[in-house]
Amino acid sequence: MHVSVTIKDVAKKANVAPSTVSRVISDSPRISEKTKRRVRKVMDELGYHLNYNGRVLVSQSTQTIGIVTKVASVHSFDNPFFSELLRGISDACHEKDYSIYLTTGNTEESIYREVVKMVQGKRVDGVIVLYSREDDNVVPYLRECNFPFVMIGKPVSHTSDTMFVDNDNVQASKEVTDYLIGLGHQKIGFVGGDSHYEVARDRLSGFKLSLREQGLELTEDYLKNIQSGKADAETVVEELLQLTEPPTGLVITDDYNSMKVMRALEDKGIRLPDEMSIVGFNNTMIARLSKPPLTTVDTQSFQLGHESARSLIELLNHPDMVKKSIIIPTIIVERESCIRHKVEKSESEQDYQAPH
Amino acid sequence: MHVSVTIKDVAKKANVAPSTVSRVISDSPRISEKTKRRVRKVMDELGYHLNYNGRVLVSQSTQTIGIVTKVASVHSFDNPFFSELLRGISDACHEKDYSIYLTTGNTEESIYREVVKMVQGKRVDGVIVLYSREDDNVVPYLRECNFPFVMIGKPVSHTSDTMFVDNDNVQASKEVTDYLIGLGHQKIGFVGGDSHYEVARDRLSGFKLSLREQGLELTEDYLKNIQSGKADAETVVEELLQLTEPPTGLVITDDYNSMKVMRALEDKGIRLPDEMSIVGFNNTMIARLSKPPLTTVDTQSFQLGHESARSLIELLNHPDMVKKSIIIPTIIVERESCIRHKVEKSESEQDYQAPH
DNA sequence: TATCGATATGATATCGATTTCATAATTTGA
DNA sequence: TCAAATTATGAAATCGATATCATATCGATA
Repeated sequence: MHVSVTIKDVAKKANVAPSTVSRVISDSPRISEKTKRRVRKVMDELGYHLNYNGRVLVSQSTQTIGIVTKVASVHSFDNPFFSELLRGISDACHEKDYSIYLTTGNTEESIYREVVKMVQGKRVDGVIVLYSREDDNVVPYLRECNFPFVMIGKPVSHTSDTMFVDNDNVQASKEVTDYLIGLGHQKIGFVGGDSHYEVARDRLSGFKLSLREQGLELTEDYLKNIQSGKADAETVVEELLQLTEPPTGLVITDDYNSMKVMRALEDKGIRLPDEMSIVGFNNTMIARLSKPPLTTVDTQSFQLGHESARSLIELLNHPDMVKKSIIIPTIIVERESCIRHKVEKSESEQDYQAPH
Repeated sequence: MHVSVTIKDVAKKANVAPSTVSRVISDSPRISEKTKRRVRKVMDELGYHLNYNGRVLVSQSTQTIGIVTKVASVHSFDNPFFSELLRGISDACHEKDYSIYLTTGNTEESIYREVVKMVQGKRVDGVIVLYSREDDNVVPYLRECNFPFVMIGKPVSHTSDTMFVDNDNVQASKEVTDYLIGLGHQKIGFVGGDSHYEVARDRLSGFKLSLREQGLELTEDYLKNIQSGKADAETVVEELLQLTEPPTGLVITDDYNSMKVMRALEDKGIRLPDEMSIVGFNNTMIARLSKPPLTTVDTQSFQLGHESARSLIELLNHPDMVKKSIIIPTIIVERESCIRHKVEKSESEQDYQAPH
């Protein structure tokens, strides 16, 4: 490895003091153009490059932000939603010349330790927490030591004094349920994710809200969760199909899960979308490429990531700014996974609705 | 933000010298147990936590590794292959207590600048380059300044003195082409990615090798590329179908592209797998969830990432170690996107095939 | 010409840790 | 019991940069 040339080496060769070199680096107006030129020339000759660690130590600022996420959750590496978030964050960081530092832990405990290390070890200036979760200890920790952070998702508590970027998930979920109802579906199932996450609850309540407003009854049997370690898509599908009156439409809170459910349904011989309409969430690339292409709620994950990074950086530069929160609008993007429900002739006369 | 407590504060309160505290932190055997206990107690009371930047400055080691990737390539954020790589890297880093630093640039130029910043600015101890590309300037730069790095993919040059982790891509590609031929396909197309990448070339030559060995003729018209900014899946499919004798099987060098092609084919009314057999690469989650589920070459991307990080860390700890390279085996995972090709009666009677 | 005010640069302390060298305290051996 | 060897700790330099304060130089003004 090549030997580093420091500010002192430059200073010596250029016959100036280290402080002068430092000023040249920051292009201070207090140094004459003549000296600047000379010093810069020497820097070139010597191949000088600034060592960040030295600067970090005195400036107490790393110009890097930490990303906290959990493996094995919706917010995790193998979900394209995560990638989009990351891409948005990365993009914003690049704009502002910030760097990204990633947690690598697998368990709650190890993630917590890593966050402490990032924060106390002063490795990052601020943190973006990619989830909002009820029994989480990272956020309370950050709050306690008053460390700058932004979360993606609605905080479980302290909503007014924490910065967050989120969608209006209950509204989004309500709209998409309305959409299914508008298509004539009456028996609609809900397949959520891990209910420890705030986003899961919001989407569930949006779903319920829609049913209520539209005068449909809530069937507990239609409410399912896909949760790693507990219920997978196959189980959920099985349970749903075993019901005497299986749903004809499904609101599934994540594209990835939607895909899994679609495959499980087809394994059971259900034709899509004919026998089951499905809407997903996030509008990831899998929604575009699935078969049938998935109608989904675009949560604009790139924007979510982008805004969170922008806000955090703004907060870092203006520590006293008001802790605003940002709501990114959602859009239903219609593709081919939903069809108008065909009225069945059957027992009672629910059949005799007017055709549309 | 809370005020930091430093080693000096601890020293003062515990009535010892800063050097003693430092020794307690590193659990030096030269400090008596009694003193250690006392100092540790004070550290607890004061809520002391080590500041990494101070340590980094003297130890000249950051315990973090940089990841270099390009947005908008196979190796990019929106491809699940990338996520798997990242997961593998992250996992290995966590094991060894290393941290991850991510590049955020979009253009070749900005990525190059970021790498220089990482390297010269001493922000990372080593880097993993997630691609191997012909006209790349990052790798030559790293080589020139003798900075530790590992690449994923086969180096364009200097193969023997650079560490890399790769699959045997020509072999893998040959095998999977053999597989298609073994299924009775004679007219096989190849859909590659950006041909600037080494991996694309290797897979193409494996493909050609297979044809040659199996005594099939190479049809130039069957060789296509999906390349952002140039040809997309729709174009490729259109071109392929316009041929007087379209292929009956397709080797596509990435699952993601396979999916796109599959959708494009279906848009053209081609039934899958009946009218076109397809194999992909990487065995990402989209292969599992696609319809039909995709037969694909498992490149074991998690392992690829994992091994690259392990190797790099090993290199960092033993700078003089031999620059070994690691080849991760590939496995064809058969799913439902390929079927045995039904032998056609010659042109004239090809309609009179037996129904199946 | 003496003084003041810019302007340009240097000397030095500092950020928070580690490490080398020195020294004090304790134990060992003769 | 005293020198030698060991053990435990402290003082100070250091990593590479920045920032504060001091000083030298120069031109302008009275």
